[in-house]
Amino acid sequence: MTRQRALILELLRLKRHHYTADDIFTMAKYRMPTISLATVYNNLHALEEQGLIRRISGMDSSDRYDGVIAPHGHLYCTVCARVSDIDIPDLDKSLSDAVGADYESYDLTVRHICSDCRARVYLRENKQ
Amino acid sequence: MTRQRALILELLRLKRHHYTADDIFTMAKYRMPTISLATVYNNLHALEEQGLIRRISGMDSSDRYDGVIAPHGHLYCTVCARVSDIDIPDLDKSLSDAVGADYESYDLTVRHICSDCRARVYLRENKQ
DNA sequence: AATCAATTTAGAATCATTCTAAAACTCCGA
DNA sequence: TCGGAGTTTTAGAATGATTCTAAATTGATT
Repeated sequence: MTRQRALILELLRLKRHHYTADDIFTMAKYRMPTISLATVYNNLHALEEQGLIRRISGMDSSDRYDGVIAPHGHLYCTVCARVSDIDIPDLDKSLSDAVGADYESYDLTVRHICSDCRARVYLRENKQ
Repeated sequence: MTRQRALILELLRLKRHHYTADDIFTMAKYRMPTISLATVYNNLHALEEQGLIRRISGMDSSDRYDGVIAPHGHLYCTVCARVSDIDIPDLDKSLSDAVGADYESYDLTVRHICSDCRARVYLRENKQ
């Protein structure tokens, strides 16, 4: 495990955000100014391959990475683009029933408007 | 509704595959040789906006489009990249319970190896 | 210290998608 | 049928995320 790889893994585990490759590049540069973007991509792939992180895509143009590997879904706010985790009880069992127990993994993204943004929209609509 | 838009919608409804923009471009050219790729993208966006088709992403590098708009999940074979539909009974209810009834939509992709590919892998491994 | 493989790096290349601006359509009312 | 406003189409250029390349560096092993 190179210093670069360890740093990237640490960043993803430390804060439970859902960062893009570029976010990680920016953060990593503070601690290791010579790191390159290609290294970030290399290591994100390697860590994903090793099952230490998870890639999530389809929310907006860039993929995001998640340091939490236990199966769970994501809640995506279509206004502010924030991502949070959700757990759907028994989803694993429903999936096994539907497609067989030997599926590899699932990706679940639920789009919604988060409560902050909802409040903001409400205010804007009721402003005179 | 222009001829181009109608054709794209027809192609997506006719065959229940899950085509990329480029697949649709290729198919559309048979019936309308002057159609351009930008038109395909324009119309895919417009049709998605109108709720007539659904975009699915995160399986591989290109987005795919689905003419079936009723909520359902997708089963993605990580070997042959084929996509098929799956219905998870009561998923809508589970999601309402977990995140509130006013969520917009969900995206569910289950990765697995389809039975054809499984058979093929099995054969290869047991070939002498 | 010498070797070999793996990793890093900067920059170039790729590929899907979006943008641009001009030409071509559509549709509605006169 | 005609005019024209607004929309859509088109080809090609531009963008942006990601991947590739090839040389330099590092790390682990004799």
